[in-house]
Amino acid sequence: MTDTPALARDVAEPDRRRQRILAAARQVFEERGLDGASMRVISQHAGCTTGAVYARFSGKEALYAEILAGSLDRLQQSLDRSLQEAGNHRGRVALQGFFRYYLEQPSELALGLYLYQGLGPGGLTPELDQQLNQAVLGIYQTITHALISDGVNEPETQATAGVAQAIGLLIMHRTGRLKLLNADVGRQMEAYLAMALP
Amino acid sequence: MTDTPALARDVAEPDRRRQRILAAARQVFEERGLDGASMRVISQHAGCTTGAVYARFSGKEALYAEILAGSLDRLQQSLDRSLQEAGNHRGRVALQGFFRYYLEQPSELALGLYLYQGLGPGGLTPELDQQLNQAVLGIYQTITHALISDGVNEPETQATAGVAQAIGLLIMHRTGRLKLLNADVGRQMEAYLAMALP
Amino acid sequence: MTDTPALARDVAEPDRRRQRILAAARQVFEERGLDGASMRVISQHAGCTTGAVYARFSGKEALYAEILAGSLDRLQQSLDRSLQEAGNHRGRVALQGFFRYYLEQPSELALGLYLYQGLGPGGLTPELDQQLNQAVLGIYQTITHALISDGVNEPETQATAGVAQAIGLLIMHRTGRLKLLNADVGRQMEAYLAMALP
Amino acid sequence: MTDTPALARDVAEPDRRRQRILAAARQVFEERGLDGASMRVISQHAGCTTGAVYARFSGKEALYAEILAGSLDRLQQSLDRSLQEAGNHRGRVALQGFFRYYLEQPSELALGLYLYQGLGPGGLTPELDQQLNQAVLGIYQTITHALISDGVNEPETQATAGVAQAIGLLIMHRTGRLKLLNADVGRQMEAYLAMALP
DNA sequence: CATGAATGAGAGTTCATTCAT
DNA sequence: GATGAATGAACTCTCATTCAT
Repeated sequence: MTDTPALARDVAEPDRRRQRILAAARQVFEERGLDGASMRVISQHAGCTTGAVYARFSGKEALYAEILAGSLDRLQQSLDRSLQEAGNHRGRVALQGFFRYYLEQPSELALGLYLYQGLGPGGLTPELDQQLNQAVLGIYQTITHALISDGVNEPETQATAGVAQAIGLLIMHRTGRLKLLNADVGRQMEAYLAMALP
Repeated sequence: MTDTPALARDVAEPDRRRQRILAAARQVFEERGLDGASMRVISQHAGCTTGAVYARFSGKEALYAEILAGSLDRLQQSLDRSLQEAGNHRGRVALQGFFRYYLEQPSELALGLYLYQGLGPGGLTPELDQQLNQAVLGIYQTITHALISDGVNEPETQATAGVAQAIGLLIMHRTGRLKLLNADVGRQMEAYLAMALP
Repeated sequence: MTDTPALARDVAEPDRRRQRILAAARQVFEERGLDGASMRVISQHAGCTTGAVYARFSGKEALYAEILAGSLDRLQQSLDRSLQEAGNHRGRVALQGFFRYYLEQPSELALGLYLYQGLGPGGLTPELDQQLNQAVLGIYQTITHALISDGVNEPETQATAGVAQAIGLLIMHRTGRLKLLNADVGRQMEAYLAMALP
Repeated sequence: MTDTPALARDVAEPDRRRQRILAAARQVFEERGLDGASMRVISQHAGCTTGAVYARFSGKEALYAEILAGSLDRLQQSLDRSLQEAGNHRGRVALQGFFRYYLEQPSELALGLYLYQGLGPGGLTPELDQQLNQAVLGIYQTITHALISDGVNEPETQATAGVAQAIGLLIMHRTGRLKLLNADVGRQMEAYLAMALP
């Protein structure tokens, strides 16, 4: 028989519903923002009840944290992959990788920015914040190391400036500011890199 | 006639309670975020009832829009004032003005960023959005014109890049990212301006 | 005109709905117990929405505390009144007063007994507990002083024993135990007093 | 036949998991109260799933009823044992036995008191109530017979009074009332017995 | 029989908004 | 025009119970 035994199937397909809940949450977070997303709506999008969600995630915050952590993970892996293939101009490759990742996954940038509010009262659990900060730090270090191997002056300052430029441009892009100014987000980033890392 | 015309009277004696409501809303939005601010709390901070708020503003969104409009207005005036006093390096003065305004009024940057999610289906009324866009456009033009009068190459691209850098740095500052990286927000902006507008 | 002005009416009739909510809560607490009583059901019994309840009471616990405090207050006043009219045998009068009050207001004994669970985790706020303990203490002192003025030996021990007897009998009465034993709750209390305070 | 009859086997090898569930439920009821105890938590304490509990008990109420029945059974056996060893003063021995049993098993007194609210419409099944009443009746009769064999006057009244005193004191003890009054629960019971059964 | 995921109802609580006074 | 009490829907989260596997 070609049927996989139940156990093996369970191992091979670890909780599809969990994945569907995460996907639904990602979508709803993107569409409605962090506060606007309700557990009920997320559950409905996932095709289950709130109870089924709470059986897998301890609450809304845990759901958000897992999604954000996954996003940072994918970004890190994406950077690592790009740098493995890269020869020279590693700093440029890293910053382009950062920029393009969020350009192509716009909802994930929004996800990270919700932390803006989170700094105020009612933010994330300290442990989660710590864990997410670690992931963020790893990404910055990857970029900084790439700049160092290029022999760039003041690599930390350059890394911060590059990331800031990418974030600023992406936000202006997403909020329609760039369209208002007839500017192209890709060209802008290219122009920045040409100026900063000639 | 000895009577002050109606318009003049309105200008001379604008509804003081209206101003107090706006001030209260600004404070509460800053302290609790857009979703965390309740109309009741705003009313209490303003020393009046919810009814008194609804007599002047059609709802929470209208309050938000008016505050944002006022913020952009003050930013525009702040830039204009700085440029009147400035001689050379007008572009640098304009970008520094933009950066410093939001550095000193951090809640107003947050206000503007809520627009990020506002772009979605639950966003602002089209008319309000249009009006706010006009204000934003004015600010960009002010910066661009300053760069033009400096004789800078590609002034639009430079204006956009400078604004993006400022916004990116401010967000990283507010979300604690810069502290994580041991970076100073003011130094970073200085470094950017030194590089981009030498 | 015979109409009371609005202000005077407000003072004379201080929030009837508040009284109706308290009455409804008393009834529902009695019928369903502390955990079984839901704010929604209490609201419906009071003929209003939960919001109207929360406008007057900070939560379920506050509702319960106010009802219990009122009950203890009425008991204290009832004891004081009985003792003012009493000549000799003041201890007997006090204990009879305690017993009869709860015999006639059976729901209020239940109210106090919910504290049994409340001692565990999730009980009352320390401040409320403190306040209620003060009221309980006052009642015990009233009984003890009555026994002292009778010249009874070991008045504290007697007060405690008398109160314990009353509480025990009332519980057995309410839970149907006395009916099972063909015992009459009033006779039992009389017999106890005849033996303990001859 | 060499086979053990079914009944004997059942007695010899009673479903061990059933016992573990009962023990877990007892503990959880004690720690969290009747309403605070969830079937999930009980199941986890018993090291099984909720399904395994429902295979043996029709629901939460049945669990509660069986625990209460077991408690009354153990009390009865405890009284019987004490009286077998006793010579004179059998009534005092019986009442002391009743008092000490619940003093040492405080959760079981709580268990019985939940019946207070159970008297209402949401109470126990009539059959269960009947069965529990039988057990209670047996305990009272044991105490009454002990008093009769002592030659005490009005043994039924004395039995009821003694049980009421014990219950009242135990409740005041458990709710912290006795601590408030600087009274000792054991001394109080001793003082009562000295007075009532000299 | 055992499992444990799923359910659906319901818990306490908060909120933007309305409207009789 | 101001009030502030009332609304009703929405929120996050929990629970006893069921049932396909």
